[in-house]
Amino acid sequence: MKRQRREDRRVARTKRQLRDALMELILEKGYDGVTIEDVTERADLGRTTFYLHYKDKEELLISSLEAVFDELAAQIMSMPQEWRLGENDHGPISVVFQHAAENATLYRILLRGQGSVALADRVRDYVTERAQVFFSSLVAELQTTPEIPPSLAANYYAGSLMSMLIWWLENDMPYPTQKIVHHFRALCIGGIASALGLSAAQMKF
Amino acid sequence: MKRQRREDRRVARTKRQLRDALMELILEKGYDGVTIEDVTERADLGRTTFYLHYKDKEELLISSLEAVFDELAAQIMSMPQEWRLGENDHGPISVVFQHAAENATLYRILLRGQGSVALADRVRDYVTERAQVFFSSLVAELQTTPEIPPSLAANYYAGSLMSMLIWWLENDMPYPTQKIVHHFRALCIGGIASALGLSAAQMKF
Amino acid sequence: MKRQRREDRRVARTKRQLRDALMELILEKGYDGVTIEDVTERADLGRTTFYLHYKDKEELLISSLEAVFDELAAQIMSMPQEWRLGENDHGPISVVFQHAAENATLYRILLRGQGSVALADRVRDYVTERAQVFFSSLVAELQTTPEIPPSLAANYYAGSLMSMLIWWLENDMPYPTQKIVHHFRALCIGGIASALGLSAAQMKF
Amino acid sequence: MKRQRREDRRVARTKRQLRDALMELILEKGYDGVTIEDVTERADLGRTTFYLHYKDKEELLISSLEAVFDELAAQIMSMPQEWRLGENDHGPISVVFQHAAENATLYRILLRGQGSVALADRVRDYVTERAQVFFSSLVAELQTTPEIPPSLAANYYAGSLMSMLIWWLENDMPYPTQKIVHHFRALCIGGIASALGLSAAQMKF
DNA sequence: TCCTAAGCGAGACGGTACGTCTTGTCTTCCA
DNA sequence: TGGAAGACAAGACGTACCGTCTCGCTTAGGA
Repeated sequence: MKRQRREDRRVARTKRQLRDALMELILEKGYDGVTIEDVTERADLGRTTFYLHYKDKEELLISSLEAVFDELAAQIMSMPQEWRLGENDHGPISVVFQHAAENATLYRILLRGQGSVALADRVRDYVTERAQVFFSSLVAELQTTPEIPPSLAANYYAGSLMSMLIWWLENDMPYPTQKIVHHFRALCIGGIASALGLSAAQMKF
Repeated sequence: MKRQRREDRRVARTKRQLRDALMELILEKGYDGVTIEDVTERADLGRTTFYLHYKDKEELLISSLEAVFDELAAQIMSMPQEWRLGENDHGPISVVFQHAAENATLYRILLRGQGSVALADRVRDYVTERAQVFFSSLVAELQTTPEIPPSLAANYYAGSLMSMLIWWLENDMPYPTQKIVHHFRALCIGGIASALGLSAAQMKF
Repeated sequence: MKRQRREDRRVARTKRQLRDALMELILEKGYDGVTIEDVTERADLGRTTFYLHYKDKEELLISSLEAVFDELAAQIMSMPQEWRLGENDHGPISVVFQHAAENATLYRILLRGQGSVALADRVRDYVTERAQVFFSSLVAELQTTPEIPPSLAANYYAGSLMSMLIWWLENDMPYPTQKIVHHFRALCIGGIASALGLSAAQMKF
Repeated sequence: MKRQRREDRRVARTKRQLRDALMELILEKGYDGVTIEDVTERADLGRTTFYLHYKDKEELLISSLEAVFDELAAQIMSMPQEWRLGENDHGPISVVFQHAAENATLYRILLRGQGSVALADRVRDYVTERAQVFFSSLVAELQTTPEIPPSLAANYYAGSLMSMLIWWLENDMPYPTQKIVHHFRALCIGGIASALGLSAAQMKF
């Protein structure tokens, strides 16, 4: 049993090496330019070993990103409830922009198509889904009559957020986090709120 | 000179065959799954001939898309000036959604990452640029004091437009063109106008 | 180490398959007409595998011939010292003609230019070198004063031997081995011996 | 008719350009390394033009060599009858060695396999044939009883001559023409004469 | 002087082989 | 059992020649 645990630890180490190598290499030459052999070589592992743990370069990428974003998700999940609504310096959006600023190169690659065939899409879908849950519950709770389905609003929201991030990162973050978050909210929240049938006072997000 | 023309025609025909074949095949198996040999075989040409005209699959793709979008650009360019401002059934945005509806499968591929490494980005950049020119001239003409640079507004606009298109197409166009255009404007125009310092009456776009 | 041995065996088998396939195919369509894919297909191997072991068709050819001629060299090397001098039924020349008769088709290809760019030359050079060593030691041992350098005599000897072989093979071996060897010696040995300054009694080769 | 002649002249000029270009290029990179496009480019002609006159690189080569060797043949044919027998400074063999010395680079390529697949063989066959006619007539005239067929003697003679030429050229002609011719005769004539049943006094060749 | 046929250039095209690269599978061994 | 090493098949890639073809220009002769 102990041995089992040791082996697990060893496997975990190998996987981490692979993930780290992939990340480094993506930053250096873009996802498509990275070869599986590149990865294993950088990770000081045999090429066969890769196939022992992952089916694809894609699969490794997913698993690698989960590692990065689990951190972000944990931050957001663990913050006090009252920070999560309205505009403030600790809200989820601020955290996201902050996280993006800290991992600028990675985000630049992910949000542009460089990541992988459908990586940016995957991120978009994830954000959309979270926003949709939020919007739906908001509508349900306040019993408004939205002009557009929450799924559309959520999709719009996700698209807006991502273009904003792209612009900010590709122009080398010309505003501080708080400022760009403020602009983002100014640009999209009014439209979304009124489309969802919310009054000005109810735009608490 | 005559000969030049004949050769041109022959080459043009060959290129068209290649472009058509590529498009068909992308729709069938997605860009990455298409082989150069697939293309030439479908086009009834020798594989070598491909390299006579294009360096890459990428290069052929670009050239193919130019053909498709030249048509769209021509439509927009040739429409009466008064249609280009304000909300109406013939405005540029309507034309774009209309064009997307007519080429739904193609757009789905382009806007998602399926197209190619950075194809959606290319489209985004183009739309952004056009919007930026428009916003800049608007600001200059009306002498407003925008809170955000036109480049940011343009980027936001392009991102919004594209997410809207994606949602519409991926949900099988649940609204008629006019309706979705109306929603799009409702969602984003207010925010952009106020960020650019325009009054409600000046939101003629 | 054991593993080394096993892998070696596998590789050796693959190489042998390739060599055999090449030989068969050369006999069928001549060296230049044989494609690498022909070889690998005949050998039931993937084309890539070829390049794992050989750089060229040329390189495979060389390696193949070494296999064939190592056998011949072994025969000559292992024969009793007294057979190696003078005219007799077991001498080196007899062995060579015998070997040629047994591998007639192969020799026909090698000695004519069909083999490869400079294959016959390679054989010639080898024979020349061996002869030169022999002639030089003969001259040194007997302290004769040759009229021509041993290198010339050796070259002449090699050329004579090879034309004799060609004639014999291309005329479908009209004489038995002993007879043609006798003729060969009759034609060239007198001239060489006197050119090297040897007396009739010293012509022991 | 006159026109015919002019066109012929033009064609002849084109052919000569092609032949010259081929020769130059063979000397530079060896026959196999020369491309048809190389030839036509060097000759300042279009690639198509090549195929107007020759089927192959091979065909052009043959035609080119005929041009070179026609000169040699003419020299030998036009010399006085008495020079053609016995050892003297003007005999056919001397002329051959002389010609080889004057075209050393070319000969080196031809005699080694560099020329083309079977070029050296072609030369050998030609020499063999000439020698065989000569030997046969000698035997008939003198009514000797040869131990070996004239065809074998001729083959042997041709092979000897060619190896001698190769050695001489590849060692940068260490002897003057007369000397090497003398050595050549010393090496092979005795053997041949006795094999053909000629007495010492009859060895007039 | 025109005109006309041949020589020729340009270059598109199909086809075949090449050598390289990457992927994924498999087998054998070692720690 | 995890991992290293590496042979192998499969298949796409981009390149290099080849030989064929079509088209149009040029030019020198004969009308």
